This record gives sequence, C-alpha cells and structure tokens, in this order.
Amino acid sequence: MLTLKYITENRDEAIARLAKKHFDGREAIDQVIQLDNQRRATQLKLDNLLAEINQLSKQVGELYKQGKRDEADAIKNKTAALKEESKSLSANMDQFEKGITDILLTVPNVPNNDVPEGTGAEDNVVVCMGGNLEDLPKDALPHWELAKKYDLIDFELGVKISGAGFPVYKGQGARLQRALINFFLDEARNAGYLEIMPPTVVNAASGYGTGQLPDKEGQMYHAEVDDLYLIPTAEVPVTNIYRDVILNESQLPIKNCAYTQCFRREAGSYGKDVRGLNRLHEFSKIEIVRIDTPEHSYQSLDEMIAHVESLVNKLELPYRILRLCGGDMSFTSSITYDFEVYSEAQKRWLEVSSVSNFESYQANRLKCRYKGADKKTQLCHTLNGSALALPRIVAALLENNQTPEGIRIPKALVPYTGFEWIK
RNA sequence: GGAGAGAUGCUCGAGUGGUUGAAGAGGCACGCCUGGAAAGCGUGUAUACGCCUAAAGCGUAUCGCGGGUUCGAAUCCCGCUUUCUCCGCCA
Repeated sequence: MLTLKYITENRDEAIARLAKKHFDGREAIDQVIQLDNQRRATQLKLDNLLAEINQLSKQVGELYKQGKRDEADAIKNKTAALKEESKSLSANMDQFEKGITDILLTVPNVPNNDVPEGTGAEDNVVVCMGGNLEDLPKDALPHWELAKKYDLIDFELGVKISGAGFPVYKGQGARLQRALINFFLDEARNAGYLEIMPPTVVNAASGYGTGQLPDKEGQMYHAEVDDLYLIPTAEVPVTNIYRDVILNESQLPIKNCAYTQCFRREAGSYGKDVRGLNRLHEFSKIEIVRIDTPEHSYQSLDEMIAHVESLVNKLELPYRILRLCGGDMSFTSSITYDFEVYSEAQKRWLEVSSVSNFESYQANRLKCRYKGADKKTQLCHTLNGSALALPRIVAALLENNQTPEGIRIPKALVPYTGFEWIK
C-alpha cells in the first residue's frame, strides 16, 4: 500500500497519478488525511495522559518506600480517572488507525511516469519485437491437437483426477516440463539469482504481505481447516521471506529465483482463452524476485527484462515486449512489461511473462526496509517477473516447431530434454 | 495427537511487581594509542508513532503475539503461535 507520508504530503500528485489507473482517489485520500489528523491529535492527548500516569505511578512507588501510605492512596485514586480516559482515547486511536489502513488497502499503487495512458490491452505499447515468425502450413495444428497426436498431455485424464484445468503430462510431454524447469532455473542461476525452494501453501499474513489478500481472495485456493492458501505464484512465499526484515544496503540487490507449481482458481474465465494450456488451475512457473534500493531498482528492472528476453531468444520463439498502459496494469504495480510469444497455429499472442517494479508499495505492507550508509532506515523496492511460466511456452513450442517429421526441440533445450524431436 | 520445558536487543545471557529500553559479555562502527597490526582504552550501537519548519531534544509504545490483574508488568493470570525433549503415529 501507499505510505501515509506520501499521501498526506502529496495529495494532489497522488490523485493525478492514480487517475492514470482510472482510479478516482479523491474521496479515499481526503478521508485518509482527515483520519490522520484525528489520529495525530488523539495520540498527542493520549501520550500526554500516559506520561502523567507514568509519573504518578513512580511517585506511588516512592511514597510506599517512604511509608507514606495515605499520600500514595490519594494519588492512586487520581490515576483511576486518568486511566479511564486513556482507555477511551486508545480505543479511538485503534479506530483511526484501522480506518486509515482499511482505506489504504483499497488504493492501488501509483503508476510510474513512463506508464502510457490507456484503458485496456489495446492501449499497451509495443516496445520491442524479436524472433522470427514461422511460416506454418495451412493444416498446422493447435497445441491441444498436437498434445493428443503425440500423447504428451491428457486433459480428459486431468478432469477425471482433479477437474478441468489440471492437465496430466505424459512421456515426452512430462520430460519437456522437467527440462524447461531445469533450463529456466539454470539460466537464472547463471544470471546470479539464488535458487529458493519455498512452500507452496502460505498463511494469511503472507497473502496480505504481497497483496493477494484482501483484494484477490477469490482467486486463491483456500484450505479452510488450516487457514492456508495455495500460492498463485512463487512471488508470494519468496517475497515474504523479506517481510518484517531490515536489510543492510550492502546486501542489495537481493536476487532470488524459484520454481513452484502455481494454483489459480480463475473464477469467471471461459471460452477460447481457456482452451488447452492457455489458462490452467495448476501450472509450473519459475519466478525471479528482486529486493533493491530505490536508486537502483529501475536498473534491476532492465536487467530482469534482458534476462527474460534472453530466455525467449534461446527458445527461438517470436516475441514482443509490451509496456502496459495504466488501465491494464495490476493493482500493486508501478510499471509492468509483458512478454508475449506468438502462436502461429492459434494466430494470437500468448502472455508468458510479466515483469514489474512495485517500488515501495509492496515493501510498505511487508515492512521490508534497508539501512543505508547514512544509517537511515527506509523502504526497499520490490520487483518480480516470470522467467518463465511453462504452459504457454509449451503451447508455442509445440505449435511453432511442428513439422511433418515431428516437433523439433530448440537447440538450447536439447541437453535438458535428452531428445531432439517429439515423435 | 498426548505430556513437559522454553521464547528477552545483532548474538549469547541476567532479570520473578517500582527510573529496566532493559545488567553483563560478545560482535559491529567510530575515535585514541601504534611505523603497521594485535592487544588496550574511550564512545556509540533497536523499531514505530507523535511534538518541533528542521536538527537537537522530548514524549508514548514495544522483552514471541493478543487480552487481563495492578497506581505500576519483561516479571502475575488467561488464550494463541512457535521451538525443544519424551510418548504415539508416519513418507
């Protein structure tokens, strides 16, 4: 969430920047400012009152030591009234603070100035294109047909075991999954990321830390008996490593990567978007996460984009990079770049990665701070990106590399798959 | 799942009702000393919020978390979380 300090000191700027996300922040921000004023006034009163009580209590101790019981009892009566007052002031404080937090949780992050104006996907800006668009024969098959033809993925079997959106990978299909996971992890490690294997279920505090709760509650699977959530991305457990942590500036930037299965309920999805591998309830993803200083976080973002770009290049996939417009960005992001690969057989672009800088928005909820050379403690910037999500990469690989002889595996991947062709 | 014992600052560790934000030791930082280093000596070493234009300073809160008792709680009581030991179960 945005910091109270930013909102109270930059009211007009915050409102103007939020407008780019098509969020009308006027009411929320003015309410926050008003509650903050009440909070300050109340704290001043409360602090003074508590100081008085502390003073009197010390006197009581002294008087008892000196044996002056009557004087001590007189002061005791005095503090009783003060204490009643402090209780009600303290209750007010809690209310003001809760009110402020509740509102701040509903206010999205302010977008970076480079974020383009726009309301939806059609307004995103293509900043870069790469790779070669393959010429496929007219009878080219979509990946769900190829998966069946070569017996790589069994969607119906998944329905039987779990439900729609839980495919079963078999034979070369399963080996391709494992190969991609290892390939992506090795590439990340070579780029300096520390490999993490985190839990795939998290508690509510972690959900709040990265912002999945409360606003995306319905998108996560929830194990109610134990009040645990299945993670929608490794971002959640990995970023929460740094919850309530004060780092030293010399540790930054922190670079972590993790492979996990990801679980998404995808309530409300339908149609061609969910065909085959395009949208699943469970899928594999390698995530890269960085914690950095405000001064360096945009260089980190560039490095992350370059890393993801190197992956799609090595996989020989045609791709484009989009800078998302204000209307298409996520709630918590300050700036987001999407990677899409082209699926020749489906004639559409498939999103395979999303790389974002959250600036201090996530860090503020996480209380992830660092101490610089000047001994000052301040909020970190957090960033993350997929590097990469498997299903749509698999879809594009199968579709774009289909030939009459079988499906060709890109060179970079062969050492991992152990086979050059899917036949 | 059952029984018992713990949880104190960067770390170790003292503290069982009254200037205890917290002894002592270690670590770390800075300074002195030294040709240089070690040793030694000195100083400093949490976070959040508030007051103040700001700094300095002051106030409040924080000894796993949340509540309670009390004029006053790290210390007493209740609930929760978590760690360890033993028993049970188990990949």
